[in-house]
Amino acid sequence: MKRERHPTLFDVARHAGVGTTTVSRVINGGSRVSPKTLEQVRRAIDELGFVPNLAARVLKGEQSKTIGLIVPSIADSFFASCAEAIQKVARSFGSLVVVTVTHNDPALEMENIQTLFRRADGLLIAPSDSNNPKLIGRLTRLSIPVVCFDRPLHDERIPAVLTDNYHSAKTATRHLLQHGYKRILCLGGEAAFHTMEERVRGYEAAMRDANRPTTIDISAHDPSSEEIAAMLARHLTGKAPPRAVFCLKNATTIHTYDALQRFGMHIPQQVALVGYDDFLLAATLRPSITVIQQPVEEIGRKAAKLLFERLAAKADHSSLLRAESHAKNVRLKSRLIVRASCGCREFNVDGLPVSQKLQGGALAATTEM
Amino acid sequence: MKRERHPTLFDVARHAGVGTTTVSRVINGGSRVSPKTLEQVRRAIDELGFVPNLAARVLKGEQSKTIGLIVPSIADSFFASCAEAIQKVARSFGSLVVVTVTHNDPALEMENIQTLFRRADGLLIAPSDSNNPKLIGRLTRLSIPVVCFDRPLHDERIPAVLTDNYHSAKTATRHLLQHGYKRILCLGGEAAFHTMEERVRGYEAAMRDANRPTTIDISAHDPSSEEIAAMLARHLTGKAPPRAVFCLKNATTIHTYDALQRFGMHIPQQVALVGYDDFLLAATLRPSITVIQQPVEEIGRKAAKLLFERLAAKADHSSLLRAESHAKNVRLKSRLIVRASCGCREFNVDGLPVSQKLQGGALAATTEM
DNA sequence: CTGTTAGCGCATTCAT
DNA sequence: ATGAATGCGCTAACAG
Repeated sequence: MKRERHPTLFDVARHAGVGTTTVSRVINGGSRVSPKTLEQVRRAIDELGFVPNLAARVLKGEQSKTIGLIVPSIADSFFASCAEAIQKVARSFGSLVVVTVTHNDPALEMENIQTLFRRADGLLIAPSDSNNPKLIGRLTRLSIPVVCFDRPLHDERIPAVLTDNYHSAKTATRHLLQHGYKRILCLGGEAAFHTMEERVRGYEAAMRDANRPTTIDISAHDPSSEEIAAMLARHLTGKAPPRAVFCLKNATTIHTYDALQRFGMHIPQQVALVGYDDFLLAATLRPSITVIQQPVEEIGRKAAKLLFERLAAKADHSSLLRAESHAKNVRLKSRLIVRASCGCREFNVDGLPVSQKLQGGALAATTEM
Repeated sequence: MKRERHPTLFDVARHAGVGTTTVSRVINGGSRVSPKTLEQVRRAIDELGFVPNLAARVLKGEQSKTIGLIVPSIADSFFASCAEAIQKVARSFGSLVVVTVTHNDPALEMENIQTLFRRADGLLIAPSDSNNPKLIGRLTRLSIPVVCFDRPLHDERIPAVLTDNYHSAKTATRHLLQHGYKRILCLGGEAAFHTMEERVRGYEAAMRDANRPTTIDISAHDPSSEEIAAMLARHLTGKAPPRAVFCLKNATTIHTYDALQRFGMHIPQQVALVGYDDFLLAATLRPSITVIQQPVEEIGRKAAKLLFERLAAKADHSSLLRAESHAKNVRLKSRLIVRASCGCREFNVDGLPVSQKLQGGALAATTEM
């Protein structure tokens, strides 16, 4: 941890016996430099272990080679996977990713934007509220490009990468209807999120098409395990108990599975279940859980690529205006992963039968320890 | 996306009718400035919406208010949770976190270090290889503080925040032994990682203490679901099949559960199971899975705090040397979460009975859809 | 092709 | 208590 002074452009120039401009040209591609001096300078750079000082570059108006990522949480597997994909794209463009967390708190979110917009070349954000005018105002007024993902911002100027929440929720619901279930409960939380609204709309549309009454139970916040259990208990003991449950998000699905199991209700014989968002053990649980699977990595990748596209367009002053008007949202397709909880017969992801006996020998003895 | 020029210190100075030095003093705490001018300058800052240019500050030798985080993967729930905790601490110190990913590839790791060491005030890293001399050399020669977490670096000069892998693996194994199981299989992957070595040592120690022979099956890489199934099948059909399995990591535990289920083996009646690392559905699976639970957030928090401590010490030139010698590793305690897969009776986390009947009404009819 | 020079925005002596 | 001047390392005019 010594206070070693890093070699500067000037040091390299002196060492190579040239001017600073030449060195600058070399580290920026080396065009308009004679092969001979190019070689000289390169050697000098190597020998001194010179690394350009980014702060000086940024001060000169260059890019910081950093993009900001603003998400509700990193610990959430969905956003973590997005982040990983984003990081990968950024790396391929020579950029770093700084991550900040909002917990869906608009104040924190605004603070993050404030911190980031002077330090990053662009922003990737999953906005807490698609309609918040303050947020929209701030984001549109930013001098760096912004791309939303997972959740849109209701403003023409800001592009977003989304999945087809409406259609896939409709597909999921229709699948349950095709099983013959008439009363299907739609369960979830965080009602205000755009994604949730869309999914509910999809559910409603499917039910309407089938002439079935809807039952929707969504709390404002993200319901805890206990809350889900209570909600379920209320519905199951009512006069028209649901024959199937469509869960609007990952955690809800898990809590529902958990509660039904505790209630001693058989899935899918007594209550069928379809969830939104795939999860690690969805195929391992018994019964395995049928879910809508979003292309998580693809969301992050697309969003990041879009951002770097706009960044390039910005550098290219001419195409800037064109990029501006291109603020179309990208919609990615989700898939229904049919497993057993919906009532389809049990099978593995690989198509193997569930009970796969050991070959070549008896099972381990259970009598002796 | 207009090319609006941000107001500078000079703009504020002119607007407030003072010199740049005064403004600088104000934004840096405002000491040695008369209350009157302080107020004036503050108003000018507000009116112009002045935000200090970080690049200029960094160029002046100030801190970049950024720390680098180098992890094998962000998508991994363990590191994601660490990252979240780290981010939180960093925020409390006014710093941002830039995240890079190594996939345990030493080359990528070195590249990340190279990119980060000029842009960050300090580094938090989960090193891919605790013994890699090249890595150690680079890291000790760095001019910024470095703190390892989850995995140590075998060098006195670099502190690490770790958990007690050895002891908790020993505890887990002993728990299985106390159930009376004699043949306990130790299953896992990524044998070269320090964490794995420690856990194996713990397993071995417990078995040795009990005078039981050890059976260890660990592949060099992270075994896939199929590989785990094959490994298990081999052992279960052997002449001395294991009565219990101790899984060295999260994914292995899940794959083992999955395979045993497919084999039609009852847990824990035929084969008991204890895993390392808790996971979201460990309590929800049937049987619920007994695991060693690491204090994930605490690891991240402690590591980040340690880093900022060293950062502060560095600023404080005097205490620098003292901090250097303090490079002691921090060891955090893990806990054995007893659930059902080990053979202890089934119960919930909250102590509720497993089968919790619905109150106030009959169960939903199953005859009618 | 190559070198000289002038800032980018800020913190910091050193005066006053 | 305050301000003028200097330089952090780099890029880009603008000469040669």
